[in-house]
Amino acid sequence: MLSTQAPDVRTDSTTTALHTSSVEAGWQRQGKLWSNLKELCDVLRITSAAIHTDEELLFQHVQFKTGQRIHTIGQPFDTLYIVHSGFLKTVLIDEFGNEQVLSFPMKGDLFGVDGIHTKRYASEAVALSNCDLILLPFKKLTALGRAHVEFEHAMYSVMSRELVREQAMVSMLGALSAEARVARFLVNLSERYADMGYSSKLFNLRMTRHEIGSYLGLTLETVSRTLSAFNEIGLITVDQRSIGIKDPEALRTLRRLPPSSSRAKQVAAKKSKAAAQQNDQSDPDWGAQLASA
Amino acid sequence: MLSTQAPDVRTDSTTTALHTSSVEAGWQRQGKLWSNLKELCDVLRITSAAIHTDEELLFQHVQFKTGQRIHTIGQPFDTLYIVHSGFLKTVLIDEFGNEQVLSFPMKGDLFGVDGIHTKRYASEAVALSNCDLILLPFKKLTALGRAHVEFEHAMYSVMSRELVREQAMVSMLGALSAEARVARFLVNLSERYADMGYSSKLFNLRMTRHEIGSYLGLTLETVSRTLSAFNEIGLITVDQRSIGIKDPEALRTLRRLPPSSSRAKQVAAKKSKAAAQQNDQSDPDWGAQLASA
DNA sequence: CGTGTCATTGAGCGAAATCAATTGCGGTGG
DNA sequence: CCACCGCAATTGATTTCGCTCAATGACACG
Repeated sequence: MLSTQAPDVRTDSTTTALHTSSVEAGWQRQGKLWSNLKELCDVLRITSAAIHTDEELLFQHVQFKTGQRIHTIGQPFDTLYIVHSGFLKTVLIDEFGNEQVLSFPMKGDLFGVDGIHTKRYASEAVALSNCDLILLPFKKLTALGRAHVEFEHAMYSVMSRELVREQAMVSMLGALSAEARVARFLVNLSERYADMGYSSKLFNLRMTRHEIGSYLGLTLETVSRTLSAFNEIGLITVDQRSIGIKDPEALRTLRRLPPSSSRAKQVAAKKSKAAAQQNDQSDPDWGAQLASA
Repeated sequence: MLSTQAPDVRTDSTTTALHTSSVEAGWQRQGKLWSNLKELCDVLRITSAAIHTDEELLFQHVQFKTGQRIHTIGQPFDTLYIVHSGFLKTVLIDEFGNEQVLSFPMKGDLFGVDGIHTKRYASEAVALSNCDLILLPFKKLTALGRAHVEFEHAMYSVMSRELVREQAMVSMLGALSAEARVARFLVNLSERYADMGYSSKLFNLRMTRHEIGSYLGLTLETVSRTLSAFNEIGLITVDQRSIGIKDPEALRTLRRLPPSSSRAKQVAAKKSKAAAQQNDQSDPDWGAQLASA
C-alpha cells in the first residue's frame, strides 16, 4: 500500500500504536491529548481572531479504534465531538435494523449535534478507522458562547453549515441520477481530502460499497457498476478501495450516462481505439452531458 | 370551501384583507404586529420558564401574500423568520432553474437558518398562503442568547430539531418507496395540523402535486397516482386539494421493500392470492405491508 | 365562455433494484 | 506454506418501480 496516497494518518502501522506516534496538534500527556481553544477553533476552521491563545480552558481528546461506536441512538446526550483525525460514519437505524448512512465525518467535522434537541443522540456514530476525537461538552460550549461572542457565532455558523450540507444531500437524493450521485460523492470526497492536505487525485475509500450505497440511496451493486463504468470511460481508476480521479470536471458536471445505445457505440469506439493502440480517454462527445431542463 | 376544515386563517376571504382581520396573539399597532419574548418562545414551543414577561424587547411581524418571496438565494442574510401563521415552502434552485422543495414551514417553524454560515441565504422562501411572520434579527438573537441562558439553549435546540428533521428526510428519500413517502408525508402533515389545533383528519393541501413531488423526490404523476391508490383502498379520501385521513395507522406503518429479505413474504402473499383468484383491488391485507427486515 | 393552471389517468419504457453466480483478498489455522 | 473461510466486490440476468410522454378532466379567473 502506498502510504502517500492514503490519508491514513498513523494507521499505516496497522492499528497497533495509537498513543505512541506523534500528532500534529494538541498537547501530549501520558497517552491523553488535550487541545486549547485556539487549536479547537483551528480544527473547526473557525476565525478565532479574538480568542486568547493563553486561554486556560482545555479540551480532552479520546481515541477510538476501527469499528468502535462513539455513541448510539437514544443514549443520553451531553457532548459534541470534533474529528481531529480519522474517519467515521453516522447512521440512522430504522425499526427493522436497517442502517441508513447519514454522513462520513472526517477531520474538522462536528457531530453529535442531533442530540441537543431531545437530549439524546438521534443517530449512531462508528469509527471507520482509528480516530482521535476532541470532546466538546455541551455545557462547556454554551458557557464558552457566553464568554466569547466570536465563539458563539462560530458555533451557530458550524451548525448552519451542517444544515446546508444536509439540504444539499436532500436535493441530491431527490433530483440526481445514480451516476450523478456517485460522481458528486467522489468529487466531494476528493475536495475534502484536498482540504485536509491529502491528494485529491488518489485516495482510498474508507467505507464499503454498501455504505456508499446507503449514503447515496443506492444499492451496492449500482455503486459498483457505476464505478466500473466511470473507470471504463476514463473518468476515474478503480481498484477495490483505491480511487484515482482522472477527470474531476466531468465528474462535477455529470448528469446522466449516455443512453445504452450510444454507450455500446462508445464501447465499440473504445475497442477499436484500443485495437488501433490509441490513447484511451479522448472520447469526444460526452463526459459532461447536461440536463436540458 | 369549508372554513372549518381548513387551517386557512384569514385566507378565507381570498387574499384581500390582511391587516383588517384580528389575530390570536401579538399586539396590533396600525397594521403592524409586535410580539414580546414570551410570545415568541410560545410560538417556537420553547419552555420559557425564566423569561420575564415584562421584557421590553419587541419583535416585529411582517405580512406576506400568497406567492410572495420572503428571501431569495444569495441575498445577504441578517434575520431569521418564525412562522406565526400561514404556509410557505423553501426551495433550492439548481444551475438549470429546477426547483427542489426543501420544506414546508408552518406555524411555529423557524427558517432562514441556512443563511448563517455564508452570510447569504442558501435557499429561497415563498409564501403558499398569506403569512404572518415574526422577524428575528440574528444580532438580536445572539444578544438574547447572552442575556438569557435559557434562550440560548432553546435556539440551539431548535436548530438541532431542524437538523434531525433533515436527517429524517434524507433517510426517507434514501430508503423508502414512493408510496411510503407519500404516506409519511400525509401523516406528518396531519400531525403538524393537530399540533396547531386544526383537524388532523380533514385538511386542505396548500401545495401542488408538483411541489409535493419535488419535496418527496417523486414526479407529480406518481404523487397523484399514489393518492388515488390510497383513496381506492380506503386509507384516505382525496378530492383535489382536500385530504381526509381515514387510516392513520396504516399510513404510518406503510412500507415497501427496504433493503433485502421481507420480499419473500410479499411475493408469497401475492401468489397465494393470485392462486385463489381473488379480485384485484380488494387486496385485503395490503395497505400496511411491513418489512420483516 | 374561453384560457390557463392543476390534477387525473393510461401506455410504454428505462433506470435501478433484486436475485444469483463468481472472483479476489485477508486472515486463520492446520 | 497452503487450504479454507468469510467478507467485499464485480458482473450478469431478470424484474419492477417510477419516470416520460400524452390525452383528458376539473376548476378558477378574467
